[in-house]
Amino acid sequence: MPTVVTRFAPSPTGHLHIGGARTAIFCWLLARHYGGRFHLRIEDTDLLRSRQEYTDSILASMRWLGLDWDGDLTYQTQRTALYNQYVDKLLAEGKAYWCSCTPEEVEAMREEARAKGLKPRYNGCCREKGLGPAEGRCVRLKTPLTGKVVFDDLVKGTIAVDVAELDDMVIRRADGMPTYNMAVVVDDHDMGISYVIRGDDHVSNTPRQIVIYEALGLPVPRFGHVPMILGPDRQKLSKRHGARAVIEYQQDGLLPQALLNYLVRLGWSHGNQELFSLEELVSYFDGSSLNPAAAAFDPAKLEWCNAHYMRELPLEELAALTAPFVEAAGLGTVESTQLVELCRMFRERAGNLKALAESFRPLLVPANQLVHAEKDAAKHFTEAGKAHLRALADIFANCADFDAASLETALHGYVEGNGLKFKEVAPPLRTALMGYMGGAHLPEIMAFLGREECLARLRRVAA
RNA sequence: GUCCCCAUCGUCUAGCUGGCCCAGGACAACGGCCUUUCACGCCGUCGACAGGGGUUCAAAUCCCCUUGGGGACGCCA
Repeated sequence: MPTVVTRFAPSPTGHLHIGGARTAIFCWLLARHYGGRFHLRIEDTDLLRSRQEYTDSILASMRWLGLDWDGDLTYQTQRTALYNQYVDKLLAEGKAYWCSCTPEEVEAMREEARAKGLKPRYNGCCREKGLGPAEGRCVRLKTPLTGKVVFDDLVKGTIAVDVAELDDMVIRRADGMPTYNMAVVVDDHDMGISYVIRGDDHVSNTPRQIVIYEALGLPVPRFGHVPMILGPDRQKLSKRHGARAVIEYQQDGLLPQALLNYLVRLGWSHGNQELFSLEELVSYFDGSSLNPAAAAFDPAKLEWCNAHYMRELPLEELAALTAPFVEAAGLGTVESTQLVELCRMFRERAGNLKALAESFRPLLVPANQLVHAEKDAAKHFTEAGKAHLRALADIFANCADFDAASLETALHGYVEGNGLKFKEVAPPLRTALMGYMGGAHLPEIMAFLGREECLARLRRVAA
């Protein structure tokens, strides 16, 4: 079997979005599964919109996701000479021709076709004129007049298009730059790409590219078009759906393995399995089982997936990852053993690192800055509740040891010694300590706060 | 408008060559258990083969039509 070579070819006109990320993941997995190569090519021929900062951002997101590429980066803008060799070859062989029509004239042709209810296209008026570089502006391909282009798509199966649907496309612009379809064909061939996996929106480009491959006499690679990702409302993903770029999820405190796992499952499956290690993905992903239908993005499931990975992570690692978010939340720098302890207490209660860091807040601000949730305070800071807090404050003040186990014993001693139910005491205590009816195990919270801070919180409410 | 693609629970999906599916799993929702709240975990409930025709002894699975979605029709990528 020949080596499997895939590529991801983003345009540096924006950050890496989840749709592109998923395509990149598929390409990467396919190459890794077969022990082949995965290349990265920057399609920056759109000089107006391409920006170096976006290339940097895309690369950063790729690295964050753990998608390493083989060989050097390829920039299309550095390969103009190569593309022109191929264009010249087509010209020399009479498979392409110079066209003198202006963009305005071509637009008029399209308008005319549209008015007749036909497909808007170039009418081929320069095809047989035999113009030379002096008279011509751009170069067009002589698309065959009859026949069908048929290819077996990796995800959609057989796709057939009549060449009559294609017009004579421009392969070299008036400014000398190759057009997208031309550059892609030359690059994919030159880089030895065997599998072209890309977004659904390219299916209609594929017959055009195949026509170029054939004019050039080059072998046609295998194509696979993965459907786009829709928003939760099944509409095209857009700004109002919230985060769309990988970098935004990173900033929200998602774990790369969670985003990767979630994205892979969107449009690909391996039986009923939901969670995969990277090793499993590499061994299972062989390019089959790809869903031809578009999938809607579900933030809730992503969060579930992330929560799972947060629970699996070694605590020290989780703490290290959470630290920047703690700082960003304005909670300062927390000493590492403390941070580990906080993560241990709270990690099952947060769906992402940002939320996890935020959940530490009640324990990291001084007693007098703790905000009590109005609803919980009104409900639990009753006269009886305050009486319990006063009594508990006295008990805790005299506790020999202030560790979780001793505090638990002391707390239960108070409850049982007075013939109370735990449910009468816990809510006011919890609200006094945390500010709301949530958080971790009560004795652990108190042990973390320490005697002084703990008493301050109880007395502040009791007073 | 023309061409191409798609169609199983609210969402992601299993279902590959038709019978084991009056359709399974996961997320969400809801209920319960556990419990010192919240959460985790566990158990359960709700919930889908878009519609219509065929083919067949038998169709979610094959074919056709309809409907509904999406994409593409650039000297953008």
